[in-house]
Amino acid sequence: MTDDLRSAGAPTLEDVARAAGVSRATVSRVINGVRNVDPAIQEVVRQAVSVTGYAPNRAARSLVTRRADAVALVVSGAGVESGPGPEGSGSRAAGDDGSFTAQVFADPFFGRVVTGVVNYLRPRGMHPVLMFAETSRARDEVVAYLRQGSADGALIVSTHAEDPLPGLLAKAGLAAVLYARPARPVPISYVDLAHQDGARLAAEHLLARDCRRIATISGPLDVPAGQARLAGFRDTMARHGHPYTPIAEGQFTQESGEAAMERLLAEHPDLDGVFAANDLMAMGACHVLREHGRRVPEDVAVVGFDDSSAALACRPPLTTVRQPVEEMAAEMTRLLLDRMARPAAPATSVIFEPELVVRGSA
Amino acid sequence: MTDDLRSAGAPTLEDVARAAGVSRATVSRVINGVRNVDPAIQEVVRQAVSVTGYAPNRAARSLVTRRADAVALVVSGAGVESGPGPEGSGSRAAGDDGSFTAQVFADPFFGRVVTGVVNYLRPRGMHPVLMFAETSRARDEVVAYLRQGSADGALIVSTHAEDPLPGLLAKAGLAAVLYARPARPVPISYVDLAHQDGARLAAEHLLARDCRRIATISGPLDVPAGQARLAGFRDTMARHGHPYTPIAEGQFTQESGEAAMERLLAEHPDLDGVFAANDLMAMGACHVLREHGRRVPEDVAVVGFDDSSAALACRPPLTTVRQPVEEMAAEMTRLLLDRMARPAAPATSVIFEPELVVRGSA
DNA sequence: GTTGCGATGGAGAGCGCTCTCCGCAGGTGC
DNA sequence: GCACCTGCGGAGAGCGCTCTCCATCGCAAC
Repeated sequence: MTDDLRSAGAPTLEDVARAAGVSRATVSRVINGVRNVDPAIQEVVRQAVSVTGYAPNRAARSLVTRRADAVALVVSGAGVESGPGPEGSGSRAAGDDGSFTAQVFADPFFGRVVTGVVNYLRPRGMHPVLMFAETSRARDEVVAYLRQGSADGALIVSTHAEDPLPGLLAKAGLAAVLYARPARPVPISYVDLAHQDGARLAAEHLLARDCRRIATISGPLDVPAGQARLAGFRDTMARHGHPYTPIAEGQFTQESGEAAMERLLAEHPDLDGVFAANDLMAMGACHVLREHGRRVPEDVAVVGFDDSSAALACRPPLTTVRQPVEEMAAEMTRLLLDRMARPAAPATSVIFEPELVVRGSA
Repeated sequence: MTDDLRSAGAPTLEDVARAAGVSRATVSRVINGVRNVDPAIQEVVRQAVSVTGYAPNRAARSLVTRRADAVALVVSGAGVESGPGPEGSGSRAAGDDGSFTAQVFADPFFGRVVTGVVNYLRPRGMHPVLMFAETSRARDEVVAYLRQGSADGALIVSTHAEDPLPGLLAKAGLAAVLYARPARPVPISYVDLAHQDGARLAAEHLLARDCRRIATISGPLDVPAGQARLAGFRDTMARHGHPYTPIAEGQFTQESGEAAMERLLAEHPDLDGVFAANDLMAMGACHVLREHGRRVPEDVAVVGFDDSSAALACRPPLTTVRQPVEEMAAEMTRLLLDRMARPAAPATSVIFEPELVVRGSA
């Protein structure tokens, strides 16, 4: 059995075939489990594989199958090619100082996306390639990466509206799926949350607690999620006889939530309920409220959004609207693999329903 | 110029060569910038590239260059092949429920590692492939992935001591670099922090504030970082005439920090200073202290470790010992690329010095 | 005028794999 | 008993690229 294994480099199919006394094709068939191969020969081949310590060369396989068996997970940032015009071609000069990536990962949201993606991919023997696309050049790199065949498709998580990347991908005919509906319609599948319903749950909960002077800290209003959460909140309030509710715009960061809470408190010192469009801002709001001598939830009830790790880290733990990020990310991945299998299929969308999670803050 | 571009599929070198009226080899030379090619011809080739929209096929290139131009970023988990014996071969049956990945990303630490890695890799046209290795099978997959040539090397971040992955990698002769010194010596380069020095800074700061009854919430004591931070703290306290300091062991999570603080407070209600071995636990400690009517820092001063995002999210913001995770991750990546370039070079280690960051909590 | 040499472009051999053909058995139908 | 299928293994043609040769050319040196 101790045959003449090729001394140099890793063993190839050829080496295994020689060791097993069969042809390359047969070894390949056994490894890929295609067609019927005599069980006895299968066993011999498997022996030879383990004796030689064979590992199939991925590049060679990719070359002929034309699949990389990899997907890109792209965190896509600001698309501010400012100014009007259908297709601003000016490339923003952005520093390579990593401030974008640093900011991005401070948000527990992305960790959850990664978790969902990885959990779906792993059982299928695939792994995500992490990429960032916050500049025009970086976007081109993502497109090039896919066109080179380094990955078979892309999962896009945009941090800003008007992100040009989905459009670029669609135009290039590359497989992609988005997390969250794009600001402008693009023929690409996406998953999203029923943000309005979530905001409704939050508003109804505060009203049910007999809060009467309710304000909201919205997300950035140029982002669909920010808009929808605000709209859902306002509609519900209006439907319950509160046509006017104070609003302070935040940026989905704890800091912006603190600032927004300060503003609200200055103008409406008597408020007794706050809906923050995400947990980070809700946490900031709690801090500010406490600093101003307000007890949460006794004096002011606070509801967040997302049910991120921040909700549990906060004291009191946040009552919040759960966004099932992990499941959504997994579904997004499923949609992508689907599309890779049938490139001609039309784009679809899957909308998830949020749930209210009641904890200490409201 | 509008030549007969191949209709089917992506353009190949051949197509570009035909469009430019030169040979494949020349196009390849222009693209890879090797040897002298007449500037005029270079220009013609470049034109042809952009006309045809050519993107070099990565698999084909990898096949001949024998490089993937990719690295794996592996989050490696528990290696509890329990029981004695030099090489436990029993594979843990672990659920594929994603609880590991979910847990991992709850810690802001990993986001910072990713940031550092990506920032180093990006300017070099590379991207990390995210992998998890918390089970025996998953570890084998990582090894297989590298042996297949899907990635040229691995960056390993272990969450537990006694992680078998570094050993496996070393045995297979694969390029790898670790974040943090392994529990057992392994011939692999790593970056690490001078944990003892960091703990010393924390202790000295508390002592300088005239804290007299100082306790510590340690990290898990089976992890080198947990041990070293505790040792550094104790040594410093002893050197300043405090041979005995109360200790409660935590697990680097906020929850464990809360529990540890409860225990300390029950046994030592009069303590006036706490050193927690990371920020998450320090944050938990702050919560518990406040719930017990202690003001931070007036009644009890709290010092954390890491200077993670939790330090700023906390109220008051945490005085902490800064671990430059992003720089360390970047350095780890640099070491890996180094090693990939010169596989025969001996393993090295780079130790970073921590810094005290004074904020509100102490 | 011949030789030598550096500079430059082309030809062609693979890299390791998959997959379509084909051939050769051995069984089946009439 | 002959044609016919079916099952199974082998041969060999690439996939698209890089890179080592080799051919060619211009020019300086003898």
